[in-house]
Amino acid sequence: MSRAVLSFVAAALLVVHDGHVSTASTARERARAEITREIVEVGRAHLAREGAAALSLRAVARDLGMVSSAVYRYVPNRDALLTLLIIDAYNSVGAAVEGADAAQRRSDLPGRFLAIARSVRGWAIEHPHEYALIYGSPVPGYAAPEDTTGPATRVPMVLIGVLVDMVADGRAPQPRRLPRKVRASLAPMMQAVPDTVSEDLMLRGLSSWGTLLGTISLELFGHLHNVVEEDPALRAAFFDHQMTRVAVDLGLAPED
Amino acid sequence: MSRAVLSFVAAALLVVHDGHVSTASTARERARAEITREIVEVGRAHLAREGAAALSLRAVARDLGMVSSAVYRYVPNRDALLTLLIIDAYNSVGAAVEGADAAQRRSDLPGRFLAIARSVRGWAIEHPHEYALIYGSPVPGYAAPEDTTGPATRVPMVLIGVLVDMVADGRAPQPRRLPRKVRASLAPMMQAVPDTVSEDLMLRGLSSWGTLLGTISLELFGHLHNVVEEDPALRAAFFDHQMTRVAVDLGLAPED
DNA sequence: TGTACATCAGTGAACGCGCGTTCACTGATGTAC
DNA sequence: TGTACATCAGTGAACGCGCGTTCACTGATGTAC
Repeated sequence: MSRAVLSFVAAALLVVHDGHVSTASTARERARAEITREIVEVGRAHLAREGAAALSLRAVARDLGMVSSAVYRYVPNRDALLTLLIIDAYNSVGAAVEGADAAQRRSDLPGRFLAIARSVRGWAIEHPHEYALIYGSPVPGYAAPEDTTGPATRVPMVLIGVLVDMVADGRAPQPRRLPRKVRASLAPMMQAVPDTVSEDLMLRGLSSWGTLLGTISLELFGHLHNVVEEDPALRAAFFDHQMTRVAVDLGLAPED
Repeated sequence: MSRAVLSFVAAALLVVHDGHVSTASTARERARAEITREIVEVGRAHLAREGAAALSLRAVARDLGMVSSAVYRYVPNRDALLTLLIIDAYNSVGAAVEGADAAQRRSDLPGRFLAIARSVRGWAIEHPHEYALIYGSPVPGYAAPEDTTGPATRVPMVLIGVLVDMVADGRAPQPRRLPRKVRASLAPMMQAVPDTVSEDLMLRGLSSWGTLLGTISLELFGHLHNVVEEDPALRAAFFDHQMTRVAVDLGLAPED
């Protein structure tokens, strides 16, 4: 992706997130911000209805009553819009998860983990195409720019917060000895994490993250068909049970 | 999908799997079978190179030196070709996993689990688009017909085989008591499984299946970027370690 | 406050692309007698 | 073994579609003096 496009994304983010630009703005600038926001919103609706593959600038323009070339005043090309929507999706699930975690008592570690897991699943069920966009197959021919990495880490950061608090409370399990290569493999992650968190605990955390996404993906992508009853209440019971087990395996809750 | 298309799929499967039709065949029938197989092969190559979204009957026809309308003599439409390729992918990973499992000593349960896990991951890395096709986001506007369910169960069946042998060897963990709703949710699965396997063990198995696919998806879909070192040997060490832990949690191997 | 110029949003036409699918056809292969 | 007819594979043209992107343009909004 070109530098021009990247700097567009950076600028557009201000608009999309804050809903307004901070500097005193002329009528023209306010109109521009407003329409940029409308484009992202219509794009999100299309994404939600038909998935990323069907997203087209022409269709977005039609919905806004503009001629197709007019959107190019706001968005340099299709990929840039996709980038905005990816960031938007990460922020959407990130905000949901942060909220769910914050609503729990800080010391209730298994409760926090379960709330986080449920909130990822709930968001995924409500926004299946957005879930697929960020946690499913990559869109072919599209390479996510670095702008997406910040928002992408919001959910994992909440999970790491639980691990950090577990250590702080002295409730972390005794770290296991690890093979040299395994330790080496974690180098990038360990840089981004408080060093109270051990490599072993990080591995456990990554495993639970994988189980969380794997279980949701199995459900959303149809692999629980003929496996787990379709009834929503039973699906929820199944998921809760699995995640409760994960919390136990993580050491957040005692074996019952 | 119409009945005509479904019966086509059933017929084509004979051709694709066996490489020949069993009944004595005329030259014309042999030519037909041969070209059908070529179409699937070219389709697979396109899928491997550019993913499902880019798969087009016209491009396949071009590669075979045919005019685009000619492929309609062999394949009723694009979705039918996609169905064949999905079945093909399930059979490909299924065969790989069955082979990996069969190469282990029957009684080495953790060794078998690790071999299975590695073989899914190895296949996924070799065939990323095919992995995405079957375990990633569903193709929008495409509904998998029932023909795919048989091949889709090959890998899970191998995993279940390990659980069955664990029970037969008397090495299964004491089943936990489960909430009524959780037990009810498993009804479809329990019908398809020998009743020596308890519901609790089934839940553990599903969890490890989720962790396996989740961990592979995290890696393949780019979510280990800046988390786990990119070096293939380190990635492999990371994966092996995580799967070894899963085997322990499953009760296949003693806590070390 | 008024004028002259610069900036920008939005228009409409166009380019070039590739797709799925249909259809009337030609010519080769297979079958029945 | 030979002929008459039926079946089928493959052709080539066409329909209708939607897409991303560019470009010269008009007219409205903003700015400098």
